[in-house]
Amino acid sequence: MHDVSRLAGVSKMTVSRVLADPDLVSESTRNKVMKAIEQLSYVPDRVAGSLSSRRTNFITAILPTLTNSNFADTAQGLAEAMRPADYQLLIGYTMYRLEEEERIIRAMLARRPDAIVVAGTTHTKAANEMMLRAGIPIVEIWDTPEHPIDHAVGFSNYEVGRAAALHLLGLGHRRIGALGSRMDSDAKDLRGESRLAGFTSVLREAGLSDELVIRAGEAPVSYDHGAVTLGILLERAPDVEAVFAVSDISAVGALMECHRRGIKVPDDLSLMGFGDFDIARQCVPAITTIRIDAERIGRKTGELLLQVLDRSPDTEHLPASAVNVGFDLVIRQTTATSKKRR
Amino acid sequence: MHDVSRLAGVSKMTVSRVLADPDLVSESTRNKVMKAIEQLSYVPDRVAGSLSSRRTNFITAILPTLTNSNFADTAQGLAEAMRPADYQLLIGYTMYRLEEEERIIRAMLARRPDAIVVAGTTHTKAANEMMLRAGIPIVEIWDTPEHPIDHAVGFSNYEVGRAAALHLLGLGHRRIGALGSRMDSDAKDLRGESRLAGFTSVLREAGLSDELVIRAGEAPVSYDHGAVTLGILLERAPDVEAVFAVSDISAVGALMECHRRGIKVPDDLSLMGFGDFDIARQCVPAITTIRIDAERIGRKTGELLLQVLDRSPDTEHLPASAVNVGFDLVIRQTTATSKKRR
DNA sequence: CTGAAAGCGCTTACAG
DNA sequence: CTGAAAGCGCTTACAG
Repeated sequence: MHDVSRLAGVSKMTVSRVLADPDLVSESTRNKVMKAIEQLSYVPDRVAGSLSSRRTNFITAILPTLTNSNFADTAQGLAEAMRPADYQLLIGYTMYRLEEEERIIRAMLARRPDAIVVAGTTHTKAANEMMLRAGIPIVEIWDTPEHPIDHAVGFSNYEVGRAAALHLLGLGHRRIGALGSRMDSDAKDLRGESRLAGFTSVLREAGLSDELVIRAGEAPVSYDHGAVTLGILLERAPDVEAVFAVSDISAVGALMECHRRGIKVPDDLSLMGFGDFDIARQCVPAITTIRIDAERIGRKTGELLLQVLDRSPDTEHLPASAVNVGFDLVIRQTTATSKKRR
Repeated sequence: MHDVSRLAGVSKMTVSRVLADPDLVSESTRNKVMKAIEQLSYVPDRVAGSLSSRRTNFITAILPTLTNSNFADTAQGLAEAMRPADYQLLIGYTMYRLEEEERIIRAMLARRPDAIVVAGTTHTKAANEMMLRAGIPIVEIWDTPEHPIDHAVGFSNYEVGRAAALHLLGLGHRRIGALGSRMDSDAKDLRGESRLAGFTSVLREAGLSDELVIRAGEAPVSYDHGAVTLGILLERAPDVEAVFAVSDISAVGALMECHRRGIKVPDDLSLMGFGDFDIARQCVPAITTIRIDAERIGRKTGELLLQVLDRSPDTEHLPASAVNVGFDLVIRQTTATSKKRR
């Protein structure tokens, strides 16, 4: 910048202004400065800029994993929404571990992000305190927190589980199971567990047992998880009529296992998932699922942050908001009234 | 930090040392400082640290999209490898557009990353120059560059295409097609195109025409892309015997389309993909593919950078290196000698 | 419309 | 083992 100002014959302040707010500078000086910038192929140092302006234009996004297209969609939506305002995402992966989330939050705070976006509503005590004290906007996404730290953008995983159970119940099924992951491991899919909890609550209300709700395998779930847990379920209850998998990924794995075992879906077994992944729609038969718009969660979060972080003079401080983006039941070809009861 | 040093009764320099290199400080002062840090829940400001040390510990990773589990795996592998050394990834998505790549590089350079990792070996002229001049290690990944900017970690997409064609040819097929994406759009899958080029070269060498090599639909490919392009291919050549899709995602989509049309795979049609995505293995029938270890590309890149960026005194400057991680043909259930020639 | 001064919170490079 | 000084490259807040 020093070189640029010398070459253009102006002060460093003027160079800074040309970069930050060109209209404040007269056209002739602006041109001189721009030419010098071009000539030296000068790239301003935002590390220095961040330090002196106390604004990094970094947004920390903490997600369980990026190897899940739903979370990748959310990240992409968030990045897309924030890009026009020149924000850069700082992405961290927790691998579904709360201690890892805490570690990431601590490390990220040292980078002085302007806001933190975190998937989930359950955090360690220390993580909660750090976020509370950080003095920056916090957005919890992908669920509806009972006690939000600050803002929230998501949907109720519990209600998703209830909707799934009500759908299967409405088809007349009584022997109903579910496929989720272990909760006695360090890696926990807490939102998947909420869906199972909602699912189970409906079973109980209908006077059914929850003994066919399987929790096995470590988070994150996989195609293989669906295949294996379906096997466990079938061993426990060969007469099972309908199954809800906490993720479409598991549902697809379970469907492929049905193909391999010669189980006809939906004639012998109704099967549904969650997430509306591309593969669920393309599968043969296409999988009944609960759609959530993961990319929209990211975009909504971005739009919210753009408002909250706007520091134009006429903006008043915005109160913490909670956005519920909802979900939809998408009935396709893998759920039907069971043969047995037709 | 000022507060910490006052509370501990030492200079700021000592606080800095406790954080950076605790062994340089006597145990008693170290304890005093640590207690003060704890008490004030002080989090060091790495923005300031980066400015004064001229090292950000940021690594820029530029990928086509994260909504592709292969690239997500690479990102995760890279993040994993760099984490122990406390590096943070700055991820950018090009959406398969070179102009967007250029824009991202320019924006990222202002963040003063310690290195740049970029998928692909083709860049705009300006992007090339910026990377050349940046004065930091550059790693081009996911292909084998003819004229590398600096380091490279990848495999030959051209050879992948050749291996695919040789496999199908070896099964006795003569009417052979391929499914790729358009090259007349802003979004181009250049590595997919290299695979098609290698594939085509083998067809020509075998005296076969390349008229069944379909390029349709915008990058990135999708399940739907596979279904649609297979439809185009079948219209053009109902007697096609074998098909290579540039991605398993397309291959799965094509397989599902075969299911819908009652085309038996591999009896009526041999089908293979690329990438060894989970879904290719879990599909029924399981899809023949070419495996690349995407996560390993990330990890190898991380390990390379750790060496290159090591600034311990006894380390000499490392020359630019090119790592070829190779690939494997994985023969599963979707390729066989065609019925017609049995 | 332009500029001189101070300072953001650290680390580097020295000195003792 | 510890500290005082200078400086990293910008922006803020002022003055003219």
